[in-house]
Amino acid sequence: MSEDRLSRVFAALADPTRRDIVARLAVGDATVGQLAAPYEVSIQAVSKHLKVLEDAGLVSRSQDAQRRPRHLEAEVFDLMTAWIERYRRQAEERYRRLDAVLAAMDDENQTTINKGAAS
Amino acid sequence: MSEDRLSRVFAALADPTRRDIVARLAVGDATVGQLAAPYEVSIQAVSKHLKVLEDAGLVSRSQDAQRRPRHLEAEVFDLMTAWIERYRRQAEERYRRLDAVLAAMDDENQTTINKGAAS
DNA sequence: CGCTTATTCAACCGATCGGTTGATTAGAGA
DNA sequence: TCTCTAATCAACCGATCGGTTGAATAAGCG
Repeated sequence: MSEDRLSRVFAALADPTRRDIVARLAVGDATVGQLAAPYEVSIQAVSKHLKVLEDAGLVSRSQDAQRRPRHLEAEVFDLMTAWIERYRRQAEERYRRLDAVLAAMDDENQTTINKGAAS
Repeated sequence: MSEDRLSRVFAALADPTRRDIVARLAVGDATVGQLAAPYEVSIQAVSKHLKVLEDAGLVSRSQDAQRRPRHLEAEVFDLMTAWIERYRRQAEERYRRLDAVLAAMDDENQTTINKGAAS
């Protein structure tokens, strides 16, 4: 399924420079040169980072003469949020049930609680 | 800051096997052997995956004889969600403003719209 | 047309990644 | 104690990653 897509999105955001680029693109569209300016690395390196973000679907490019301004595709974030929320909720639900079970055991076996601690 | 932490979390979840492990741990705690069973890869490989998840703070381990059951630490998800939401909102807000500006220009320059297209 | 600007392509390099196999540690249990 | 089970450590391997430099492509400009 979109297993692969999700992997690319997470991998793309695993790099601090790329997260930084996303942050800057959230403010407004920008060209490769503009995006590269604040960094010490070469323009080619930034261009590569942008390719990774594009392959993940996080960024798109348009054309303006020889410039190719990049644009943040914010919808992809939903894919991540959906994945994260799913398992967070599941884990929280489990906690809730576990707490209930432990409370029930506690009610039932008040006197046997020290059994393990005695050794 | 927790730049580094965030990088590790995203990197950890960039691997489908590790996301799968997280999914299983959301259902309930499990030992390395139990987690490794459904996969074709060696136990050592799964052990390595778990180390990555632990280093990212997504998973913790306890002790039960020679077994070391793993537990999902769901709170770390909040770190990601916070990051994602921040830039999604920012991008969405920008859209809103851009739409407003375009609408205003549209009102103002109805007749000049074909200027660019004429050449 | 020839120059400059913006960007990408290509080859290379060291580091990290996901996997392997083999040896080791740690605890239970006969 | 000797043995079995659970898991980790260690060394290695090919692939990918983030970076470099150098050449190529593409579009505006004098």
